[in-house]
Amino acid sequence: MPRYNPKEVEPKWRAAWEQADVFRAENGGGKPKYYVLEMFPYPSGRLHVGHARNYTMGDVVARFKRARGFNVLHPMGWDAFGLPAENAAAERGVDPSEWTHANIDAMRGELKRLGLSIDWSRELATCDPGYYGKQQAWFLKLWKKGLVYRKEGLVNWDPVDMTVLANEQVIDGRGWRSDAPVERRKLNQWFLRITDYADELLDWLQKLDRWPDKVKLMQENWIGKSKGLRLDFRFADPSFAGEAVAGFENGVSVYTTRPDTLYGASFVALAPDHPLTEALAASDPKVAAFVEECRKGGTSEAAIETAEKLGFDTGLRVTHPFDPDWQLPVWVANFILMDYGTGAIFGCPAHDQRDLDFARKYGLPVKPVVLPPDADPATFEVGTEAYVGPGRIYNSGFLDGLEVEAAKAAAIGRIEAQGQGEGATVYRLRDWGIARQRGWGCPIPLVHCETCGLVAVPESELPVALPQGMDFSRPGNALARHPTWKHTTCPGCGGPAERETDTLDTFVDSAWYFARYTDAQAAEPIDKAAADYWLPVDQYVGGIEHAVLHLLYARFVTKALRDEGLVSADEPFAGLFTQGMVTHETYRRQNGEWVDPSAVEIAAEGASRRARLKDTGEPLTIGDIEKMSKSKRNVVAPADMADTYGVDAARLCVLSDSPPERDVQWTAAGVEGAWRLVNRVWAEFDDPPAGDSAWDAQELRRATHKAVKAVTDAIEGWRFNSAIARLHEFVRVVSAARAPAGDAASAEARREALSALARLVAPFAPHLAEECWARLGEAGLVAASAWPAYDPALAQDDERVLPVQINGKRRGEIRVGAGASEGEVEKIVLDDPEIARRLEGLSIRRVIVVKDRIVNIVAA
RNA sequence: GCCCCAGUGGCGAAAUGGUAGACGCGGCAGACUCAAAAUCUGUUGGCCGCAAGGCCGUGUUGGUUCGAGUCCGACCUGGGGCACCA
Repeated sequence: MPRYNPKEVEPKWRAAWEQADVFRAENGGGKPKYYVLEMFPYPSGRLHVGHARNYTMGDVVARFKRARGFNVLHPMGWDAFGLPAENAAAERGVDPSEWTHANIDAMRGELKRLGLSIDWSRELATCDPGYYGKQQAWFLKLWKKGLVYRKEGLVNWDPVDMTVLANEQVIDGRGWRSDAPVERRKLNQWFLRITDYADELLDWLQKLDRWPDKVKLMQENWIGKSKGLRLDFRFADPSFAGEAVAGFENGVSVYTTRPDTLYGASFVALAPDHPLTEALAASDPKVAAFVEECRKGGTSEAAIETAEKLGFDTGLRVTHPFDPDWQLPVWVANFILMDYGTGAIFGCPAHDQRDLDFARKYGLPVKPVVLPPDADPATFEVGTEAYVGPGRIYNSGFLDGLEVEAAKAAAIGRIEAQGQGEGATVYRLRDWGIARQRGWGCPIPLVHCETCGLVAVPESELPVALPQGMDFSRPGNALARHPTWKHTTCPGCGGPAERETDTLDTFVDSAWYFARYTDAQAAEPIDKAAADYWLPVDQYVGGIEHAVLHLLYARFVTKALRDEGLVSADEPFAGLFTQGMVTHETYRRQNGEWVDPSAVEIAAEGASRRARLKDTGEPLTIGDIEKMSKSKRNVVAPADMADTYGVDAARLCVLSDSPPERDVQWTAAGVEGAWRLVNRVWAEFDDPPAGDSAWDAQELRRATHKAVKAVTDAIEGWRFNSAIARLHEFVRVVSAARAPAGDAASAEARREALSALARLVAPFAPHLAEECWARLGEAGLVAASAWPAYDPALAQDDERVLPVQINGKRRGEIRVGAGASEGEVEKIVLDDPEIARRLEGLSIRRVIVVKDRIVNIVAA
């Protein structure tokens, strides 16, 4: 029997799919639609097994849904702007566009080789003017609506990539790509008003019932809604306020979530970059010097953790809102953030740890006003730990005796009645900084004119395309230093003007591509009818690392575009699956250079393992297990596996063993098992030698229907590892039922089994399935065939083996018909001689029968 | 510090509160082979026992239940998110 030969079989079927155009999705038709999408890749040039796993998962679903009668959209494209192209240009002098497109060609070839059921007619690349020009078009709509604005402010500056980063792109104080400590810089920066949508982004999370709770929770925390009180502390000396702090006639506005603790107030504190601080600093060099000192502190995690609380008493005094005779000092403090709340707080040291640290350092009063349950008001004191738990308010005038929540409401009510503030909602979410000082990105389609100011480029002149011949040999923005590109005329007055040279964050590119797929050639950015047909994406697949980046931005952009009438969908992704990462050990030479796993030889030495370079035997350091990345060189290519065992074995391998959501440490061990499965399946179709054992046609039919049910359920539940396990079991049953018994029933049962097997295998190993299908003599392609149905009656046994427990310990088993009633089962159990023997000397208290499951006898 | 999630054989892992370890990898034994590889068959949680069988066993510990890997409490370990957010 010749073995299955994937090298011949696989290309043949890929050609057949292409010729039949089976994966093209129509924008309409009678079938229900199903849009399945995996996060599009950055075209690095090489596919790694992480990609293969991700795209195979989506493909299993796409093929399954197609077989279940859905009109499936499963497109692919390229997240093609970004720094690696600039780096390649800097290092090798290549054009970033050419470099990117060469990578796209290489990766497209690798993806096609995986046998993915993709509608390639909708392919797009974000770096093509045909795509980013449409992006500029909708960007201008948002600009005109006021959702885009420009503001000078402190921004996150990545000194290595030499660009601004959004808050979401700063991880532990470091750039998400460069890993360099981020600096704070004051720059003119572009923002999208994502905060306008904070409430909707939060509220709709509850409706995303097919999203992982974890991702929803992360977004909820990121949005960080808090409810409290905004309140004005009036100046105790209005004349002082009048001269030095014009514009602060109402005093100092603070935000608090603990208005119940107002009677515990000890000071008011301003952020170092608060406007009032700046006004004071202008006339008082001591304030200016203090502000300068605060600036020096880094923003890195370590710097913040070790940072000491620093404060400066401005000499200003404010009056307590509930007691005109009570004055509080106004400090400037380094731990107050300008971009949260109002940039100013009132400090209640007894019930806030930071305020307590500050108060202890500067000798400010600490007055407890929340009495913990069971504490004695006469003796309760706050030492070095603030009390933040529940309790009853005391030392607090009209709030005395109230519980915390009631006191909050009462305090807010009083402040509102006094006209000194109001209940307020504050978000942690900040507006999205979208401009990058990079040449390889989507140009912002605005023009700076001396007379007209900022002017939008007319839609008829879009796309504002990148120029040829940018110089990437030096660091910085290659677009800005292009000799001619930025010089233009003002669309408003016709005078000389300069183009904006910042480009858009690549997360803008990826925030709407799923909508563009619905009609990738549309003249409008989004064809409304096509988008309304397909959106939302029914099943989105991608890494958890985008929980608050891409997934939040895409939700926001969808809502913003909806409000512009471009789409009707409220949310982009109805279902989300976050697949696990594929990780691998890292290896380093003595000189620190990373080494590719394919060049490494591992030897076990006792309990430990040792790595050497295959060629020279040079000992290597085994590093951490990390996500596959080019920089660490711990990348394994699926092509290596596919070369030896074929694509189908590779596909099975990446889905076997581990559940899809879990991270996996890569080992090639599983591929042998996958390869065996491929051959075992094939052996059943390729004129198998007759078996010699007798088998029962009805048993085979049962096994078939059980397998169909089990595989169907497993795919629907995203338990691909279990689905493959069921395939293993089913193949074994089929192979034990080979001998054609001669009777029609057996022949039919075997044929039914093989027909089901080919179709059950198809989502996982599509080439193999086609070959089997053809060998069965079926017309057409499995890829275009219906999913096998099962008969629920046949998918279960008509006889059950029930374990019998005595006092919870398994003591025997009985055979009963399926669905046997409690009474019947009880009788059979008690008549069983073995059970009776076990029960000798015991009296039966209770017999619990769980239908078709188990019997438990409670006896003593 | 706060908030999540996870701990099951040598390994990857299964298991609507109902026979723990399906399936795969690896190991062991056997078949085929001059031999090896590949393939196939059997076996494989631990302890006791010739066997029949028994006892123990899902991070630790307590609880709920006829019955707990699964539910609840506390703890330990690992992973992730947030973090001077008032």
